[in-house]
Amino acid sequence: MSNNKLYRGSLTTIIMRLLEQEGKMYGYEITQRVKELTNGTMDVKEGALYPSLHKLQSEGHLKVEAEKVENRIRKYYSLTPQGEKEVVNMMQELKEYMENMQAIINPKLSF
Amino acid sequence: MSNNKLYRGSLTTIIMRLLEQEGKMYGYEITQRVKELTNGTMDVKEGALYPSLHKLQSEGHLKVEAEKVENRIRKYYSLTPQGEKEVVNMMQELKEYMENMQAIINPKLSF
DNA sequence: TATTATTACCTAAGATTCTTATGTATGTTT
DNA sequence: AAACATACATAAGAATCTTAGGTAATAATA
Repeated sequence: MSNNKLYRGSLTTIIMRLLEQEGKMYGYEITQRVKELTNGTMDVKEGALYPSLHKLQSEGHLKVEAEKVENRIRKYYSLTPQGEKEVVNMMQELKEYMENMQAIINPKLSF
Repeated sequence: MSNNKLYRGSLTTIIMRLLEQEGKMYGYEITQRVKELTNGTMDVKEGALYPSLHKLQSEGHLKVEAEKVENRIRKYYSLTPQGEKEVVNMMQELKEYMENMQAIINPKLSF
């Protein structure tokens, strides 16, 4: 993902949010989109991505449709109704995380 | 830390930043300060904290002084000169992480 | 035309960071 | 007397990642 430890734990949030925005995406496309959106600073490793996609699917958050494009298989993932609810939670948790980190890193002086 | 996966990876950043601000702190004090600053939403587990402190120390980022207060031992941690440099990096990495997550979660429309 | 790069999927071993559970010991409150 | 708070610690297992491989098709390049 990056040599930066902070990214640990945020991959599922990223996947879910991108799928919420795009409707459907395939794995390789996700890696490229993340690279684009972060000007090359972030690199989703395939060894992390595919197991994550499979887990999200097995949990009922994602569904898959395989499609053959130019003789190559693409597996398009999209949110299930359950996934639509979950991504709302995830966005709330990200917001809370960001606020808490800000509060610790940059505490309001109390006086 | 929380039932929220996103916190994974951010404990060392939190410890280093608190020590930068406070000068010196002991382990238990860190758990209480984090709870305070986040209105109880964040809970640094001792099973994560103490090994982290020991690792940061073994890496040369922290130094320790034991002190006996009311017949109980406190181990006060503080940044080494190396740690002072490292915490600057960590703050930069947190900033980059936040910006990247924002870029993914809330992309600027390009048109 | 042979090689490399890109696209597209996958898994397994090991590293890292956490949670859960447990332990020790003192002081304070109920 | 029991429970809670303070203060340290470790060990087993879970979760998430990196690294390192593998397959296979198409495109670009030497």
